[in-house]
Amino acid sequence: MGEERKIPKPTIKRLAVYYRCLSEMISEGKMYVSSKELAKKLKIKSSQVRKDLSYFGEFGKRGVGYNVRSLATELRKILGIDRRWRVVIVGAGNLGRAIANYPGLYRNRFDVVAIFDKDPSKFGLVIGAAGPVRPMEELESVVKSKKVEIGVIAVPAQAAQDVVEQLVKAGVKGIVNFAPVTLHVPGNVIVEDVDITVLFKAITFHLRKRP
Amino acid sequence: MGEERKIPKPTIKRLAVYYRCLSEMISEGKMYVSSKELAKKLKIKSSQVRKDLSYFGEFGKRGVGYNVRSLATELRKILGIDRRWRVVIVGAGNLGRAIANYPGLYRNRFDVVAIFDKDPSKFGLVIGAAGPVRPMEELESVVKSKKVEIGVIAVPAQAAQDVVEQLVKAGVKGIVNFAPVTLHVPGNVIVEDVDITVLFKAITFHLRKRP
DNA sequence: TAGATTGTTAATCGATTAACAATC
DNA sequence: TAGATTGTTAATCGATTAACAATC
Repeated sequence: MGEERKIPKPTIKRLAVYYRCLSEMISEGKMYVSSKELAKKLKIKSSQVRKDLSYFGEFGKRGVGYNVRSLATELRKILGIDRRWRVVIVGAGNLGRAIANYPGLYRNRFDVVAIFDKDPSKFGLVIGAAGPVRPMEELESVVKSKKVEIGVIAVPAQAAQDVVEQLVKAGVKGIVNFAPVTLHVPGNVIVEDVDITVLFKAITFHLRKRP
Repeated sequence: MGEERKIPKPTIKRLAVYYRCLSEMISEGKMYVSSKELAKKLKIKSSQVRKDLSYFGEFGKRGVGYNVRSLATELRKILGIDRRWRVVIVGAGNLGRAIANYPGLYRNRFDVVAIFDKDPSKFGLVIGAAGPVRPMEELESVVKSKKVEIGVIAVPAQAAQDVVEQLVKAGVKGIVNFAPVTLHVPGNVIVEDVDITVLFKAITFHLRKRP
């Protein structure tokens, strides 16, 4: 058995945030950055930055900091975005179309290669690079032929579990779920949930009962 | 000083998820639910459910479970959604418009009362109940006159900090941030961040280097 | 060299879970 | 009553932070 140090889950998302920050710095022409600087920008502790990176190797120079470009390159490898990934979106409502058109995805190496809906009145409508809205019947064949790895759920809650099963059957291994339900998937499939209304409630929890 | 038990941050989001689950059960006509049932549905431990609720009171009946409707009522109070909240959206691109039209917000007691953009070609375009896209110049007066408590940032990263400052100046106390930047706000303002590309990278982190 | 900053250890802090007496 | 399930305590587990020797 390979001894594998366990990575805290929050670390993974912070690595993605470090990467975002480094990308900015690259475009500003910055050459080196210290854990202290990075931490300040992200409102965390510098020891947190160093610890997060230490799970994966030694990337800095003592007394100097981190080379911005080479740390960005390392983070791309760690996060798996040293190559492009193919994505399909299920649900061509407002949210599905917004995600299909979100420029941040392409820039961060995610290619939305198709979008699906069950509503025939939407079929054929072209959604940016994702192409025409396709019927659900084509999901499996498109996922397989285009070697799609990631699916996005942008359908109403009651349709979500059914869609997930179709995605999993077609061979998708990662799912970004915008539907307000807890999905059931096989153990080898990774799910990230975003429930927009939950975010709002986390805010009102703190704002409630103020003057 | 009032002795106040500290609430774990993850607890707050789980409460919102319990509420979501209970809402479903209400519409299914279910009268009682146990922590075990709720836990199973959400893929967590039943002791987690009970502990989360215990921070706020005793809501169950031993041997029986929780009354679905009354627990939902309690959670509404805890989460602050025993009344409606007013929201403005800044940025009338694909994402801003999708959020303005998201039916889950209205259903969960959030009213999107206005939407803003800096692009004059969008002014006047009507976005559902949010009404016409308005110029940024109107932000402060609308927030004040409509007593808006929550702002949504749906603008590009480089514009986000500036927008935040306008929202805070106008009196907004909670912000849902979709822009890929870390915002700087006064201590009394609550921010919830969602970076969509970070979610995708959390997935590729796990999928990287598989066959 | 002197100053700065890393990588890592150990301590602390925070969150989850098991276990069980209380009680419906 | 017997069976079920709560509310809570204490133990465990996981994540963050301070501190500092190593070293650029």
